[in-house]
Amino acid sequence: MSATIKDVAKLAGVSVSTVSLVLNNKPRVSEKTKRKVLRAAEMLNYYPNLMARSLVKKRTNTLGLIIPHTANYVFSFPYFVEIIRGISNTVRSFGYRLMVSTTYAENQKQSSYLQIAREHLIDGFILLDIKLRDERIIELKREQFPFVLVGKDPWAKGISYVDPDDVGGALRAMRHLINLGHERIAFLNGPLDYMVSFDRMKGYRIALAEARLNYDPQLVRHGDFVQESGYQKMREILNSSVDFTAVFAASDLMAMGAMKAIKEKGLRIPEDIAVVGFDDIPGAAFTDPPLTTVRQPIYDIGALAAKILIEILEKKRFKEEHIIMPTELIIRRSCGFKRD
Amino acid sequence: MSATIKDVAKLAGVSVSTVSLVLNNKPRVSEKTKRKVLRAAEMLNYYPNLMARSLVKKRTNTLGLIIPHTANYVFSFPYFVEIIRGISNTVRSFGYRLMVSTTYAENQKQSSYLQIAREHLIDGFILLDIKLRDERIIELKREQFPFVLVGKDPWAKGISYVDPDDVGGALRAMRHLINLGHERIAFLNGPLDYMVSFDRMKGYRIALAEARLNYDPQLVRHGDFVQESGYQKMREILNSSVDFTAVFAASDLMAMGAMKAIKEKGLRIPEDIAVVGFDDIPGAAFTDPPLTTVRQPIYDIGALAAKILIEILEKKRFKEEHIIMPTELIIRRSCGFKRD
DNA sequence: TTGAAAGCGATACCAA
DNA sequence: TTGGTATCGCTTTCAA
Repeated sequence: MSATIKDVAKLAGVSVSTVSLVLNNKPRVSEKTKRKVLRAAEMLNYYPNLMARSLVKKRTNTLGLIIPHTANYVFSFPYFVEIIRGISNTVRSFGYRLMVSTTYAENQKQSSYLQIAREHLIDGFILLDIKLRDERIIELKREQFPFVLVGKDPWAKGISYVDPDDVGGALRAMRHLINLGHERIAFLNGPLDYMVSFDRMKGYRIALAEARLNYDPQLVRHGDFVQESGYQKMREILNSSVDFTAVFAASDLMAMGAMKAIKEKGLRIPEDIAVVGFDDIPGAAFTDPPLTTVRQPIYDIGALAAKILIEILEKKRFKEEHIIMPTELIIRRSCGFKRD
Repeated sequence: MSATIKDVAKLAGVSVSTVSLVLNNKPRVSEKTKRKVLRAAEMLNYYPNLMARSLVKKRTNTLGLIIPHTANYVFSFPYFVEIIRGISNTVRSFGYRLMVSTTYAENQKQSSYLQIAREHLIDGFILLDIKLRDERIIELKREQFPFVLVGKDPWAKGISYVDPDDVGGALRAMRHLINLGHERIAFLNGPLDYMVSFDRMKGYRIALAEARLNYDPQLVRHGDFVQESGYQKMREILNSSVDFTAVFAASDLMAMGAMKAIKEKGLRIPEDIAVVGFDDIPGAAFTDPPLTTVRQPIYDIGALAAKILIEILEKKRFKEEHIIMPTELIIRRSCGFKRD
């Protein structure tokens, strides 16, 4: 078995308390004994048992990431992986660890994430894929367990979150289309129970209003962010008699689905229909034609969320933080040039 | 603070040992005291502190997932998410938890995954994205820390792994192309330091041999699995003077990149060049034309790897297990029909 | 500056 | 069938 603090103490010829002091970089230890201890630890290949440490400290230095496995769209999101990367790198750079957990526990009465919290395995949660009146937010608040959101909840006071500028992103995409001369722009939005969808709708409508264009409900549909729904909803619009010359999709994946439907109708992109997406996932540059889209700083969003949570846990931050990260329009070829 | 086992004991009017017996479903406890204890636990909203439990049990019931953040391709892989899903669902159904960890620790001397192992935070590892002579395998073996691979390592004896049938998958893809009448088939393979690449190459060559076709090194290139490399390598072949009528890409993402390059040359898919991919990621059905590809049971691979590791840890399994999961050819439209 | 001892919250052995 | 107690490996007073 691996060495314990006692072994180190014995080898160094000091007490365990001293070893603990040294290993935790506390002051008031003489240079000489410090060296002795360090050398002993080194020789024995000693690593503290974090279970034992957490038991007394009542903190595990571990964050939990809750991924809702119901929302299968999250898992199709290439950007989900990018967020994990941002989170996990940050977490580690602060000396923390990351535990992932899904919302449901099949064959178990308890939601597994709550279980993990109650069993003292983690210090705080990062929530992804936030819905309107998200049950996780309600439950964690009730249990008074610390957490931050990637995504926003307008009703949640006292809760910190990091989110892309959805309104601004949608606005930018729409202005681009409008500047290109489009006046009838279909909108493939996300599900109605996501705040994201409201924000992107807001951007859509502001842009229309700015340009004194009418809002036509026949032009908007709600999908679930993945290709298939983009495809279906686009077909619906295509098969109805409404006319339009452009589509704004609330995700790149839906934009891809829409492109497929458009092509199947024998229409050309961008000549007949222009398309804009949202996210700028890696595949966006490889659609045919390459997709013009709104880029969100996904990695940074994850990283920042993790940082904020850690600062809250370490009591370096007391007020809630609501951070809106900037988005950027990436112009490729799916919108073409100005219409006459 | 939350209730401890002592609180429960006090409220139920029994000893802590009895509470422990009840809560762990040990026999030899009278129904009556069992009920008392359960009710007390319920009332106090008691959940055992897993830190304390792990300390005495010397097991954490937590598995670690090592994701190499150097290999940025992993993160672009939509399938990576699917694997996590398989792993995390399985892990939970066995009452385990999942901790994710990356290979490198910037600003830290230690690889963070080793750190986690040494600090007794997890019981075993699942490794993804296995390279030839993968350093993680070497290190974990040296530390005698339990782990399983998603992917194979031909030299690693005593190590269990789960992997798709790469040889067979490649073979199936190639036979399809050959049956369609193709004789000059380009191969966009993965990096040379991956066993996967060797296996897919093996499938490629077996298929050629079967059909008595020549192996032409000018037709093969090694990319890194993501779109950009498929695009670049396809261009290289296109710009060289070699002729070919089909491409087999070792990943769907590379196939997408290749399609872009082919279209840019003004060639049609599948009329001029047929394309087959590997993976069957969600986006494969939405390329233009929809991609014919080899499907791997990604979710199941993750699930099985987790299950095997848990069985090893629980000493229900002693021999190493080498499982090759079947692949399946999904025919869409990127290969067209038989050539004359 | 160092050491002894209590305690974190559980399990498990041994008695009763 | 139940209870007392040592123990897991560490941190943290408190004394020396």
